[in-house]
Amino acid sequence: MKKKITLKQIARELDVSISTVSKALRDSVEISEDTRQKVQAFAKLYNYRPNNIALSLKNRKTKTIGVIIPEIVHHFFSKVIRGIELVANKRGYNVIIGLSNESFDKEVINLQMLANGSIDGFILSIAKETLQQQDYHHFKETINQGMPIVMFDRIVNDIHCDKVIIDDVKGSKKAVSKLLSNGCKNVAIITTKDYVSVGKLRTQGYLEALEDYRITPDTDLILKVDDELVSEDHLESLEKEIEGLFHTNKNIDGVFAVNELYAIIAMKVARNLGMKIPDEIQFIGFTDGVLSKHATPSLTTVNQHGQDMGEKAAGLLIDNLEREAEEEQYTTIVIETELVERNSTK
Amino acid sequence: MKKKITLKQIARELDVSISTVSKALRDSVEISEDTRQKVQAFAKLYNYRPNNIALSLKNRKTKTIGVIIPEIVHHFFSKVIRGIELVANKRGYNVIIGLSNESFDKEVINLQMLANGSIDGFILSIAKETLQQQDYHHFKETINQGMPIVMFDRIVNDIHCDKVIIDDVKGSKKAVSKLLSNGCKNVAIITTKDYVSVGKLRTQGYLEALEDYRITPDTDLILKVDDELVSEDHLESLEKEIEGLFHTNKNIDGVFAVNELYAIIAMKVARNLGMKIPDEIQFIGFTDGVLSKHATPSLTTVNQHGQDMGEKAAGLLIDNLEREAEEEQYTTIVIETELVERNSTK
DNA sequence: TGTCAACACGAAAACGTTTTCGCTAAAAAT
DNA sequence: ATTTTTAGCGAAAACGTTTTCGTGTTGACA
Repeated sequence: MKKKITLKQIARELDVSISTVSKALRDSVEISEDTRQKVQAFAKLYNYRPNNIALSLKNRKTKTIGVIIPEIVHHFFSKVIRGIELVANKRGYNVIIGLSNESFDKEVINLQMLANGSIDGFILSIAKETLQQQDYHHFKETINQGMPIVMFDRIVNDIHCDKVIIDDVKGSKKAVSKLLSNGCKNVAIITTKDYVSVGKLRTQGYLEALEDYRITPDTDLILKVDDELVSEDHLESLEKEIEGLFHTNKNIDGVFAVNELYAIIAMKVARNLGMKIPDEIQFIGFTDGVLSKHATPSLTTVNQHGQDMGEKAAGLLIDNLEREAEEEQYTTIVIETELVERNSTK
Repeated sequence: MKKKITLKQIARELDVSISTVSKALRDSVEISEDTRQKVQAFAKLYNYRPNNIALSLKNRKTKTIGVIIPEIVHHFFSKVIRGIELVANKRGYNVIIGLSNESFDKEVINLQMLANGSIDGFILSIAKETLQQQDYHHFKETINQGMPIVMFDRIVNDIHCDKVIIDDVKGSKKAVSKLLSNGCKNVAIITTKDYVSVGKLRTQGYLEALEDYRITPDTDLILKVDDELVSEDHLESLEKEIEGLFHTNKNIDGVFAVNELYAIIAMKVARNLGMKIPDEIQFIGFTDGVLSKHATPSLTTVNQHGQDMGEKAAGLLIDNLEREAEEEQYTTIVIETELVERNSTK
């Protein structure tokens, strides 16, 4: 086992100084053709590679970006990561990930662990618990220390940083309008409690679409699911809730759900109740994932372009990192959503 | 914007030496109660945190583990990552990820990028292209340089390192036996080309199960799918192939697929052909993911316990990193698979 | 008064780089 | 023959830590 070789060792071996070795390897004109070749040959032989940590320390940048997401076993988030990784690597950066597991504490810890020099900047999406507690001091502090942050998807407005979001209102409006223009008269929405920013916005889009069609919203048709229900195996209670929705509102002929899973489960409940999809009832879900594509019937969805979001976020961050001037000009990129029509709608 | 503060700055500000500050912060007995309090108060005020990079350089370890996986938008791999992240964080390590995208070159590049001091050890699953080319010199070199590697799932036997695998043969044998004991007489398998190690092993398990039941394997019932087919939207041709399988073998009453997607698609084709699941034909897929759980009918699967694999892998690696002695004793952990029975089998 | 611990602190090395500056010797210019 | 230039190389600082090894000052004790 030959340990990694260092400049010092090469220098000693070749009986020159460390500086000479360093310069020779970087093809400096200061070094004679002779020694340059000698050093380079030796370095290649021993497979020399400069130590990244030493470089990071010297240059005071790590060429690494930290990503903190609430959950990784999740189609959307893993797509975002893929996007981030893609452009990060292309531009010579590594990606280090932290999972908050939707917990405030873990988010704070992750932020602190990485902010101590390990990375050059953050890309993150806020944990639910954090959104609920509305405590954002850790983000502010991090930014204050000169560490740039790019937020995506789950953001909060009063934090000053770059952001990549989709137009949730517009996206869900598009979806609900589709249902309405397809002839649905009684469209229900399955959404989350309001503290989840995207849930709230998507509910708003639902309401706006109804307004466009001059339909008075019926609160009975708005099902706000408590998120605890979805954690692991409480899915049955979610089913029960949706069943209740269908029972008390026999006339529902369209359902818009703020995520894929809610939509799939709703479809399942409807099917079990003997409703024909899409003839008697139509479904659209937010977020396009594997489930939608391979469900039966396949689910019409609002595609968030997760990978694109990741790419854009990484682009913003790296641009910021490599910008000379210190203009504190923050951008918010809005990614267009796209309605992916499948067989759950007419 | 107050930049991160260093020991040197604290020292200058308090008019003591750097060493004093360092010791004071670490509660050294060398330092008087007075100065200790003074320094600690100042440090807290300015929110001092030791620079990780400097520590890494000094200690010659980064407390970071590198993970290289072929793909992240993938239920199994993201579960593994979650497991890795879980125990890594618990034991004070960070996780940095690289995606090979199933490409040999990207795998090599990732390995090299991270091996230069950025991390203390690797956890990885081999890219398909690498398996195909059977070129493993980059792994060997990395290990040779003293960088430990733990391989999981897609491994190769003649590399000397820790491994975490499942017993693919046993797992698929279990699945196929289930089909046979459920009364299936003609069980088909949908598998991959042989260079994918797990595909090969799962095929072997299939054959062994048949043998146990004294059934002569029928090559017509073995469909080896070329992986190119599955990349993105070539799914239709996969459907066609499966359709062909059913057409030329009208008597198929059981299907075992080496992954979730193949199984789901096969079910879809069968349903379109008017077969009743599970009455006329039963299905089992390898790898338990979201699709299986929420498909209709829900799919019986062989659960690989991805998160568990990740946890075990991280445990192995960190144990190795923190072990004093240099005993080159490599372990292979075999994770038990579990048959998750759902509605696609009787 | 002189010796010795105990106490409190600082200097410096080390981790592995890159880079600035200086130095020496030879070559060129005067 | 003397000065200037230039080529080729090395010393040292810097990045931010931790830690070992001094070193000076005190107080106690003989």
